[in-house]
Amino acid sequence: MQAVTGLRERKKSQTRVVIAETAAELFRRHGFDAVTVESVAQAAGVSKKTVFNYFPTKEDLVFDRTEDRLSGLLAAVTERDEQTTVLESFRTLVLAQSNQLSRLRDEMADGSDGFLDLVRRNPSLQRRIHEINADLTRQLAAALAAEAGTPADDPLVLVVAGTLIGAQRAMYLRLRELAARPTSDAWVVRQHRRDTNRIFDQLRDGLSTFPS
Amino acid sequence: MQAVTGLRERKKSQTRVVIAETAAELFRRHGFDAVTVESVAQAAGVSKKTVFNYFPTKEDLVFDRTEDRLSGLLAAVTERDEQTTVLESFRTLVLAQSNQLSRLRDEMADGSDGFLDLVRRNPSLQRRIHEINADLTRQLAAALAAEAGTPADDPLVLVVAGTLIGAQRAMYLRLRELAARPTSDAWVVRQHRRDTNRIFDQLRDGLSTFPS
DNA sequence: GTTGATTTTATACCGAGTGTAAACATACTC
DNA sequence: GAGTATGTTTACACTCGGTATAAAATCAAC
Repeated sequence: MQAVTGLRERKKSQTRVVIAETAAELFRRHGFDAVTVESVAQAAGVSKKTVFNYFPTKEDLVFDRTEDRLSGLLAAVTERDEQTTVLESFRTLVLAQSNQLSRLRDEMADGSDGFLDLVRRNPSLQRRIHEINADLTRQLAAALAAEAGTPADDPLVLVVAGTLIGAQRAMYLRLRELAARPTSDAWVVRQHRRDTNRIFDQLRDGLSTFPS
Repeated sequence: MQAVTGLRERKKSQTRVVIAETAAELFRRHGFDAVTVESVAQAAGVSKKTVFNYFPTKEDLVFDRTEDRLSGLLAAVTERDEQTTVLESFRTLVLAQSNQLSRLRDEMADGSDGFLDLVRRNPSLQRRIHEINADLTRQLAAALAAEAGTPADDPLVLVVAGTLIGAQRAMYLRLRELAARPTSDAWVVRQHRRDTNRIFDQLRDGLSTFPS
């Protein structure tokens, strides 16, 4: 993502947006499987090949805006202050998920269940999610390894990275589930905080007390 | 998997084996992508439809004998004795991976790198691996939840299950990597044990000392 | 053997994704 | 501003994974 200068660049990013939004709309209305790439192309006024030019697979049409997670993740490792451990930095990051609650509830308001419930029903999208998580894990592991001064393929670092990503993902899904319940925002936030702290306390104190 | 009684059943399991072995041989010789399902069918003397009858996807042709992992996994939770924690039970399980060393080195002896290096190069097989791991995680989480007396979707249990599976996988890949080095078996086993214990000690003592 | 249930096959089909070469649009040069 | 180089889109044909369907082959049972 660099500065969009010339006309050519402008048109390109514009085309990309048009395709992504057209696809999102069609998926939302008819479901992922019922929409062919060909139909997305037609609706976007573009050829099928062009769609695949911008999005290497059909699944990538869905996960267009997902890179944001990475920056926050890496920041939690690199931009924390001296006496904060990586674990506690992640606790803070995960706790902050509840800021998204109102957005989540808005998305779910129109019955379309917004996003993930469409994903959850689809095997290939599920696979893509796992792939993305694996990617994030690798990148986090690289950052952790740099931090710890260990080689990038140190198994310990990989496990820790996987655990942190896993915690983040688990609590995000949890938040979505809580958000779907007919309860007050305050209750959801409280419950989310409680679960998050349970997890991070357990990880802090070690797994020899599991199950407690 | 039930008792093979009549002629019909016998032929069925026989056909399945023929297909799986034919596919394995072709994949080993030409790579996963270069072999079409059609060609597997022809080489096995069967129609394409029949292949898909036994194996729902092409990837499943590769991961035919992978269910064994689950039983060991669940046994580590349910069949441990009183004073052994789940964590230590898993440590034992992972340490036992090194028993497979000679088999791994045999597989790698003929330059074909046996199995996983074929998998590692292929995105769709990678995805399938992640899917299988996610499945195992879910099932382990269910067992852990029963153990801990918590609901099956307890985020803490999910995170712990993910961590344990992650540790197992990381150390398995590590063992494969170590096995590929031109060093003595004893050294590989020692290194594998060292890394395993580093991970499980860290998980036992908690992540607040990470990076140490 | 005849009947009935399974399994396999041939065949036709759909949709994702790729290769290629031509048409088109933008950028650059004089 | 015409002409050329460069990048992008398009049409088209193709491969391959996977499904649907109905007929043919195989096995079980009487």
